[in-house]
Amino acid sequence: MPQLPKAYDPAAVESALYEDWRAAGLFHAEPDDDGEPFSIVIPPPNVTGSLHVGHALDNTIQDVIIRRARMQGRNAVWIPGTDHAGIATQNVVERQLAAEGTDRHELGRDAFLERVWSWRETSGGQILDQLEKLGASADWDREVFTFDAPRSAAVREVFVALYEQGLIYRGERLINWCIRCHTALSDIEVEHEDETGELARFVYPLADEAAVPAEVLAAVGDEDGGLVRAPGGQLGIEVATTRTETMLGDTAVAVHPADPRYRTVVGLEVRHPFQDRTFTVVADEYVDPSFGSGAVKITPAHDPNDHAIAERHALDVIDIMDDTGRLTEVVGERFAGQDRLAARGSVKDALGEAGLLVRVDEHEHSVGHCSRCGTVIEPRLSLQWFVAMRQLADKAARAVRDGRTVFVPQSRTGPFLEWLDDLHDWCISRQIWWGHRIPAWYGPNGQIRVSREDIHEEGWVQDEDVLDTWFSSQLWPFSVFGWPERTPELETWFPTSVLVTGYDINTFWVSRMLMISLWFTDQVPFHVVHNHGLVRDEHGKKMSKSFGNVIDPLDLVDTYGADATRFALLRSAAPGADVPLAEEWVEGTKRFANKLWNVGGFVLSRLGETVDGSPRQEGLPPLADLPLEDRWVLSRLYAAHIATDAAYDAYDWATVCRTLFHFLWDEVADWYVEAVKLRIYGDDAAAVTTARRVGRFVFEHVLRLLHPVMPFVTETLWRELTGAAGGRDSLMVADWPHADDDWHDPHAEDGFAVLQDLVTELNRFRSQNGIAPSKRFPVVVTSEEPALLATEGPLVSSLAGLTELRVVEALTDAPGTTTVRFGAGQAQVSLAGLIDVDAELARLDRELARARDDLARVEGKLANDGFTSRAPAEVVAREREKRVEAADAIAGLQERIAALTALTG
RNA sequence: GGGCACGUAGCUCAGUGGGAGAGCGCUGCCUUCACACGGCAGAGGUCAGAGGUUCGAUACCUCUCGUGCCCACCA
Repeated sequence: MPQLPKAYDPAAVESALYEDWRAAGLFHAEPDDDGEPFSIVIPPPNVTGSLHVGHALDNTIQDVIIRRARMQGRNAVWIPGTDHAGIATQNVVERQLAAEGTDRHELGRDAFLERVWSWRETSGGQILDQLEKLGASADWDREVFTFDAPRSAAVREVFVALYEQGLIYRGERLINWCIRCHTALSDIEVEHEDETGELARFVYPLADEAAVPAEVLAAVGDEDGGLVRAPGGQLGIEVATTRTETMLGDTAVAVHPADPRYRTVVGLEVRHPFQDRTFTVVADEYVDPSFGSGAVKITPAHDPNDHAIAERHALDVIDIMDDTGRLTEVVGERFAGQDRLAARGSVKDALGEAGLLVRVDEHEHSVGHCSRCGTVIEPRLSLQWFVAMRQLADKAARAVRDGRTVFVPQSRTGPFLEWLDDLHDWCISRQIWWGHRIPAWYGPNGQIRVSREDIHEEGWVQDEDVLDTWFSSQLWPFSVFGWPERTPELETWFPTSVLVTGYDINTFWVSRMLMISLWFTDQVPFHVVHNHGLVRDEHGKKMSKSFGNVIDPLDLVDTYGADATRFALLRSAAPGADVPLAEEWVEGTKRFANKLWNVGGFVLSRLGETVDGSPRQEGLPPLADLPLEDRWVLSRLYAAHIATDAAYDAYDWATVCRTLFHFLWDEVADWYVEAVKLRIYGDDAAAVTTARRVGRFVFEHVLRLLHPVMPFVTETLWRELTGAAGGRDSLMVADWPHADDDWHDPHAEDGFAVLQDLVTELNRFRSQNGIAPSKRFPVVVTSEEPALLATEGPLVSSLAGLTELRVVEALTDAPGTTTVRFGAGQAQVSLAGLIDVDAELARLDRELARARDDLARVEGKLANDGFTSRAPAEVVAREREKRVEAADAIAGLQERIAALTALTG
């Protein structure tokens, strides 16, 4: 008799199976393979990355989808690859250089890039190896990189084409500057956080107090007066700021034109306290008169709003800091050279000394941080390259509104469209070295040429900057297939079928892929965007190193196996929700793998064809010939199949897992396996054969349905059961199963439910009376289903551990017996030597109380005229039935209590 | 400031206009011939709170409270 080890040991099978699949070429697809094309491109992980649970979830989902598509006979390909991740990667290598006591400038650009490439060769991309441990069935022969030659060619083409179309331009604008990364950032690379800071209120003194009209002077100090006296006595206008140091670059104070307090002040000159200059009070609609003093200091070089005001009023623009965030000499000797955050304090102190500081308040405001390094971002005026987004965004929005690309869950659509609607131009130039160099050359006389070919002419130099890393990522869905070449891969697999990603990069990446793909190919890049949730800890908290709640998926794979890890992630991945995960939950799913393993062990040893050497028979015997439990399990399989298939189609992984878990454990293992033992251990050869065929069939069907989620354990069992050697006979490429409508059999389900109910009630009776499971006893029943119970008596006896189940028309009121009620009747048990009567009496009392509650509830309902007259007839009828049942139950219980009481005397 | 989710058993979550569910945890019994990574039973919830619609609300509507997230150039 074939035997499996008692416990499933993932480590013993996973890597060998994976290598077997790979060696057989099962991960690889060609454009001219059979089947309808189906494609997924991986969201390319950064080469700096190592696998975290978010990747594990994202790639497990992709693997599930691609494995099922493959089984469904599609020409399915999953393209793997990595992202060069400009700033992130440069930072990693710069840190190494710093540890070596050098930096990139000392090394020089070419040597630095060489260094990054060599780092990438050796330790970049380990994340893809880690994906293999999870079972990822990506087509490794097709691995691509955002910075390899074909992808770089695509980048060059897109940049030049957009420039020629006037959608890429160079201009001086306010951008986000990271003083640590020394580069410009796009708006979405800035993360805003609410922080409590100091709001300093201070006074700009009037340059010429004599120029102030008398009535204004008279109002000073009044609540409605515009001008104030500073603590030091100077007359001036009060302003407020959280970035006090920016006052060193102020070139105006603005008030609202309709603000009566300042009507006469507009046009007056104020004096800069620390610099030898004055500037004007201007009127601008932007100012909110109800906020603070109603006057705003204007720093055109370091605030977007201020910059806009400056343009309207032709104000001077003074850039006060250098690339590293230190104040330059333009601010004056006193503050030059200070870091901008240090200057914040020293400027405040200086204002106090000058008697101009009115007061300092605590103030909640939001501060932008670099998404790469966390440094506080400084808005700066800077000459950069931009993409004009409006036309691209409109085209993308139209595609989404038309449903050419749909979001799953659908609730992500709204926020996405809103975001597209107010999109600003995209700053794409970065002042770093690692990335696609901007294909612009500057001539000796200031000319600019943007070119598909490098320019080597005398006097022409290429722009030093590189492109935002997302500029190349946005091309991914078509660049991976070789665009702009019209390759067979591109023709076959583009647009891709589905993009799987967390919703957190919808703006960074998904939006840009949609826009650029539609612009250049006139096609959406993917038909579906499946947004899964973000993996969090078991209390829904973000995983982070500082909380110490990070789970390493590779540890999980080592400890519990890839299947358990995958299942644990997926079972929590309900549509639209974040994904909580705790290590002990993975232990739970390992138990499920083990359960599956042991059911497999049973099927193999008791139901396998090799048990008696008879030839394997495919398919099922005629349904009409099958006993009740077989028809029941097939009907349940049908339901499980329909629910599972629908959930797969809906990207509802939690439901896929829940359905299969429940069917396999609660129905197949707990009931069907137990039920089938009656035949297996009996001596009816024909019944044994039938049981084997049906049992195997059902189990193999489950293996197929479960394979995309738990590829390793299902494949291992499949090979054991079918004798398949692997390769092309693998479960991985077996047909996706089909559920036959004929299996659906409500009659069998109802019938088996009667048996389940009776068995459960007898078990409860047993448990509550402390009757050992090994103790067998006879039972007499009366039931609405006498024929069913007569036929299935042996099955019930087998399941409930009875010596005999005898069906009678009516129970005789025999002394020394008790009655166990079940849904379809009553079972009578002789008590002699079986139970503790007092315990049974106590149990009956509890049951009686419950039955009385039931009756009261139903009667209350039926006493309600509204209910009886307005509720649907069948609902009322059901309640009437319940009333009868409850009354019967009470009567029955009372009789039994009386009988037992009489017995004890 | 705007928007969107969510609040069901100790924990994490399903669910439905008419009898409160699962997994884990907890309690009792059981080493029964697939499985102790197991089996059989059990305890535990005024389905956040208040109002409304309805014959009937955990479910639909409104509000309140709480939690989470996204967006936002609020000096």
